[in-house]
Amino acid sequence: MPTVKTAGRPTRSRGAAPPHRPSGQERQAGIITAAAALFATNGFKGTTTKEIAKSVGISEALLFKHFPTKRALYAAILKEKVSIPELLASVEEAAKKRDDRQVFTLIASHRIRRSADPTLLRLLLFSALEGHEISAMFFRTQHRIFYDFLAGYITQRAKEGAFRHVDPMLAARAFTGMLAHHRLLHEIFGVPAHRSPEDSVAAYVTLFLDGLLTARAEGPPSTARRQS
Amino acid sequence: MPTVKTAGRPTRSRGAAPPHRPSGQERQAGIITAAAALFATNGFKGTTTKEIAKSVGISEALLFKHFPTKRALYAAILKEKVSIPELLASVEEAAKKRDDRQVFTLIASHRIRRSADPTLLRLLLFSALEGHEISAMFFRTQHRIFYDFLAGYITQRAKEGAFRHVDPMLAARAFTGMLAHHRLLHEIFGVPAHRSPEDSVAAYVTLFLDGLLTARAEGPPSTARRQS
DNA sequence: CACAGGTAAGTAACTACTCACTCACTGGAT
DNA sequence: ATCCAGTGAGTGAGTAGTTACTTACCTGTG
Repeated sequence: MPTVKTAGRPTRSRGAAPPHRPSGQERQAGIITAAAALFATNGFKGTTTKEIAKSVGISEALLFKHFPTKRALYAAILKEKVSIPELLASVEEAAKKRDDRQVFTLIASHRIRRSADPTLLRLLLFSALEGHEISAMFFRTQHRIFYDFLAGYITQRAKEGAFRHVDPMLAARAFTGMLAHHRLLHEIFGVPAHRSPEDSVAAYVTLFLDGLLTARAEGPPSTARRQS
Repeated sequence: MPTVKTAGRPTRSRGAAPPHRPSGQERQAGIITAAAALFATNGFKGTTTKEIAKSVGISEALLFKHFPTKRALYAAILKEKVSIPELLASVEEAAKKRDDRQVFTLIASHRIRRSADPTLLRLLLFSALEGHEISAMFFRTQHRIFYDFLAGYITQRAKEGAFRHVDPMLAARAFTGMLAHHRLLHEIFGVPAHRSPEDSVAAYVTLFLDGLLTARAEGPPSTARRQS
């Protein structure tokens, strides 16, 4: 019953530049990039495969040649995005030197500024809210390392008498909580920043660290920026 | 062309208890309650009007008699849920007495324990992520009052010499940030709590307040619980 | 020619929302 | 007491559009 179909790409008009047909891997990377942006702004259910295909500049059919389902694509994105970065190495170095300010500054700086990819937070929140298993796993494994390290450091420094005694895990979460809330306010709720990221980092570190130190340096009183 | 339709409620069999047909207002309240729970767990796009109707126990048609669109229902929910409670009054009383610990404890307690409705956080996050105007407005108006009050108090106490000098707005956000993060971890990411809510409140208050006080009470060193 | 890369045109299921209709109950006029 | 128009609460059966995913096909290049 169906009449003759004329599908496939249209015959390219002569003289046009060769369009560099990308390899499968390049395509996949392109799809992931484009899809991540869409998922981050609209969520999983709020993003259609049609939109993704259009945003990449391909047909939906090709999309499904690369990823068997929409969910598989989503999982691939989360897997790629989620990685505890080179942060821990440099922090551990500062920790060995007992450079408290540096330890906290590195962490704060990483959380506030370097979180390079602004879509990650949204992506993560969406996936957590929408109940994808991956995000829970992410928080339990990847993030736990982070908290545990900080909690361990605080415990150690308290033993050494440099920090006063507090619940270390709670303090670790409190510190990262401050920073997470900072990003949440700005990136999700659109509250305007009233100071530069560097200033914010320094202020958070001073606020928290000076509250923790037993011997408190009564330096310049107001808004803090000891050294860069 | 359509044949005879037999619609309407089925004739009740004799002897059954009178089913108390609710008034319009009661119905609306029922719809809002049921829909709020669904929106909170699945998000706006993840919730269908069919589900809502089924959950209330009515037909979709009746749903649309009460709320012209799905979005209107959602807006009604947010409008109803969002209200800055009696918190500020009691906090202001404590503030007048300069009872620092009480001020921070009231706030922390409200944020961690009393946030009565566990769906509100999810609802709010969803609406923020999905970009509904209401949530941005909520944070800019309702929450601003909150931050401003706390920032004002910190400023005042710093002037009086009781608190050390910090950026007050940043400190206010840092404190609420710790608490927000706490709820986020438990309610959204499912991280298990390692102490009771009361203990958490006391610990957060001690952690933060003792970091802020100029004259620091070197009381019992470890996990804090000064008084109930 | 083989084949990876690509597509137009489906399809079945679902979505928000509508339509045309039926009840059960009210408060007079008879 | 009984009729009866009016009304608010309620519904089954749509509809037009969208969604994730499939099928059957095409084509330039090593």
